[in-house]
Order: sequence, then C-alpha cells, then structure tokens
Amino acid sequence: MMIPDFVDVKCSACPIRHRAVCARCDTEELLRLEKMKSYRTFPAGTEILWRGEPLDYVASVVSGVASLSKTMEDGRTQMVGLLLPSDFIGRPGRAKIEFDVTATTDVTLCCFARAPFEALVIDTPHVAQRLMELALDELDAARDWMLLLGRKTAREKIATFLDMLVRRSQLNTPKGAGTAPAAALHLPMTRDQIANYLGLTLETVSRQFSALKREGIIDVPDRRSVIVINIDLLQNATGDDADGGVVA
Amino acid sequence: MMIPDFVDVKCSACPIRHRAVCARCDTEELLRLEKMKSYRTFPAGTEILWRGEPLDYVASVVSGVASLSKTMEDGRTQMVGLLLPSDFIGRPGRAKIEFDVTATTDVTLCCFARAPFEALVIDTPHVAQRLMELALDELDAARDWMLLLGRKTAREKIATFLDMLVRRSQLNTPKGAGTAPAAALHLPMTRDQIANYLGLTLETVSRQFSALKREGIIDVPDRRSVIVINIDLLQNATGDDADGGVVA
DNA sequence: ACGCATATTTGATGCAGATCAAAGTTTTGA
DNA sequence: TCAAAACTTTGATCTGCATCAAATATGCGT
Repeated sequence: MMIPDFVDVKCSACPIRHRAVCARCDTEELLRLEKMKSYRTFPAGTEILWRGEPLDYVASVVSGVASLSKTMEDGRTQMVGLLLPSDFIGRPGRAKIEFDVTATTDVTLCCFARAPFEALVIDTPHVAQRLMELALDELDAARDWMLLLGRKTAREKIATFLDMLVRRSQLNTPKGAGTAPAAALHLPMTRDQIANYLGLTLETVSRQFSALKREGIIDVPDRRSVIVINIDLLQNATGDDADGGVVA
Repeated sequence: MMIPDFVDVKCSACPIRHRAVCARCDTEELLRLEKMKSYRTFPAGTEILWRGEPLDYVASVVSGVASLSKTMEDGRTQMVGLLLPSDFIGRPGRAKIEFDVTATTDVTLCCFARAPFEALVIDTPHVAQRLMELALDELDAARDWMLLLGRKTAREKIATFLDMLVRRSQLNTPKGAGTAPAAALHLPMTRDQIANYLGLTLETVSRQFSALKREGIIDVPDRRSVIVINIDLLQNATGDDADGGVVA
C-alpha cells in the first residue's frame, strides 16, 4: 500500500500547522522546531508505543488515526482515546505512559527528540500553554466518554460515535450555516475496534449498525463507510440534550 | 453539624501545602497567594458549581470530598471524577466547566479570584507546571476509570474502588515496608453515590459488598466503614495485574 | 481469476446486572 | 423518646448485551 511521504514538509506548509502544539509559534520558533523534527510513518495495525516503554520522543499526529488502549491480564481491552491529526503524544516531565499507542490507520508522526523539545517548552510559554489546552481537551473528551461507557445503551453509544465523526468532519469543512442534508463518513476503524472504543462486542456494534440502517437513519454502502441520512434522528438517539455540550 | 473552620489558616500551616497547586511556591509566592485567597465551606450534598456556570474563582480542595458528575436528559448520571484534598477546581483559560461539582462530604475550599490567579500563573512557571501535572494526573485517573467502566465486572469494580481507597489512605500514612494486616476504611459516599461512580446501581453495589463480606475478604461494621481483611484477595478481585500500573 | 485469510452479519442462547418490590436499619429532628 | 425520613439489604424477575455458532462478504496475494 502507498503511504504518503512527509519527509520534506516545511512547518509553514504543514497540514496541522494551526491546531497542533506549534499553533501559536512565530517564524523563529518554527525554525527551531524545524531543526529538531523528523517524520516517521507507521503502517495500520502496528504498535507505536508500548505501555511503560521509556519515551525518548514526543510527537504530533500529522495524518492518520492512532488509538490509546489499556489491556487487562485476561485480554479484555478498552480504548481510552483516539489520536487524530494535530493531537500530541507524550507529556513534559513524563518519561513513560500507562497505555499502548497503536496505529489504527497508517499514521505519520512529526517527532521531536525529548530533551530539545522540553527545552523549547521552558523557553516559550506559548507552547506550554498550548500543551495545557491539548491536555484539557483530552480530559473533557475522556469525561464525555466516561458517561458513555458507564451509562449509555449500545444504541446510544453507536449514535454518539457516529455523531462525533460527523462533528469532526464538519470541523474540517466548516460550511457556513444550513444543515448538511446527508453526510458521508469514512470509518477509520473495524467493527472490532469500534467495539473496543465503545465498551461493546463487535457483534453488538454490527447489530446496532443494522438497526439504524433498517430505520433509515443511516446507510452503510460498504464496511468502511456510513452515510447519515437523518442527522436529527441520529442525534436524538445519542441520549444527549439537543445542544450537546460540545465545544461550539 | 460541626464544620471545621479554616478561615485563619496560614499557607505555611496548610494541610495540603505540599501537594496542591502551590506545592513548589517559595515564601514570597505564598505571600502573594495569601493575599488573594479566601476559604469557603460547603455542607455535604450541596452544589459547588453547576455545569456551564461562569467560573469567577478557581480553588483547591482543603478538606472533604467533592465529586464531578455528568447528567443525561432522562436523569441517568455518571460521576466523572472525585476531588480529594489538594485537587484543583477550574482551569487557566477556561471560563466554564462541562460538569457539575457537588460536595460529597462537607468540603472546604481555598478559593482564588480568577484574574489575579491567572496573573500569578503567567508570572510563575512553577505554578503553570504544577497545574499541568495535576491535569495529567486527572487524565491518567480518567483513563483508568474508562477501563473500569467499559470492561470490568461489578465485582471487579467494587474491588478496584476499595483498593483505590486503601492506596489513597496509605498515601497519607506511609508506614515504611511491611503490608498492613487489616486496613480500616472510611467510605466518603453512600451506596448510591458509589454506584454512580462505578456505573452500577445501588442494589448491585450492596450485593457485591455482601458477597465480599461473605467470602471473608472485607468486613462492613457500619454503612460508612469497611475493614479490608485480606488485601491480596481484594487485589486479585480487581482484575488488574499484580503491579497495578499505579504511580509508585 | 482463484482461494485463503480476515471482516462482517445474523441467529440462538445464556447470564450479569438492571429493575421492581419489600423488609430491615440508621439517622434526624420534633 | 418516638416517628418519619433516608439509607441499605435482600429477594424475585426481567432484559440487554455477551457469548457461542455459523453463514456470508470482502480483500489480498499469487
């Protein structure tokens, strides 16, 4: 399979320039980052980091989707986060992590060696502040997910998941006002991975997809695509209040 | 009921001095904090903050236990965090929160007006760094809880909850080596609140307490107390690996 | 294009935990 | 000191989702 190559991308032309940890860096700071960065690509399904492994690098996700997951002794696993383009891996002052990071799709990372990056964080309050914002966003997302995992039904979980994908795809194409009539979604994961994310089994995920399809709320043209036919009904099925409590 | 009064406590004599946001402040910085702080006490069961309400203050928990919770339209609720002494409420750059904060027991807060506190954060990298550490600790805790909510059985949830209380009480009384034979725990919440925290119903919580008691793993002398008779069996019942993945 | 590996759907059945119900127990306050 | 309120325990039953099982579908390597 063809994996896109980012080796020569300049920060100024970087697709995640405005949302990543470097969002508020000026030209000079970008030059400093440019010198310490290197791209690395991981094929879908490969491990990026193991739990407990020492972290010599920190990184931003440039393209693709990675997942954070925790595993119990007997093999039960739970995804505890999704890393999308512009999300950050690794934390200042933390030499290791308590979960595994896996490439869900092919993933390209913009890696920074730990030591010079931490020096940069100390010198530039922008960057420290941006790291804090990214951490707080993750914390909000984790708490929304705790409500989902602890209290939502299988149907609500699937609807919430699809609704999240719709909102996220709208972030990338913010088309003024007017509700989009039917949104085509690309699913970045298999049924099994979706089940892991939602605290379900793959069979239950499949059955709920079928049920939503049967009701005309979505269509599933192929295993990696979903078309949302009726976004209002979908949002009703999430169990959240109308306004959603999502960052506007 | 008698509620302890902290109005005149000096930072230098503060019980959470070494763990809170001010952990690494020097004498001069403490003086600055001293000038902007004020104590406030909330009786058990009262609301400290409502979701979406503008935050004019940030605060540290000085004593007692507060909880963060999310509620669905139809009334289902899920606790998404527990705030113990030294934990922090409110974040730099965030004017509101996406959950309710409730006093679980009587709670005393050390409150700082938002504006001067944010000025302090900008001036003193210590404080910004400590806030980041606190946020990352919360993120780790949230992720552990996602595994619990998504994949653990009722029995494992209860065992994990009790084990967490044991570990936390050991933090306050770190007695060198040697396993404590039987730990007496004070439960800071009702069965209903425990159920909310663990994504269960109160009946299931009660049944699992009874089962652990029947097996001789714990004793329950009264509704707010648990005595851990066999900590090894309790930890076996959590479903976590032996070493636990908890911060050493 | 074929065949195998992998992913998905669908069906049948079982069970953990929710729900419904009622009987204790502890706390509170008049 | 007593009654009412709040909390907890225990029992009976129900149900949503897991589990077990098998039949497709899809994609990949040769």
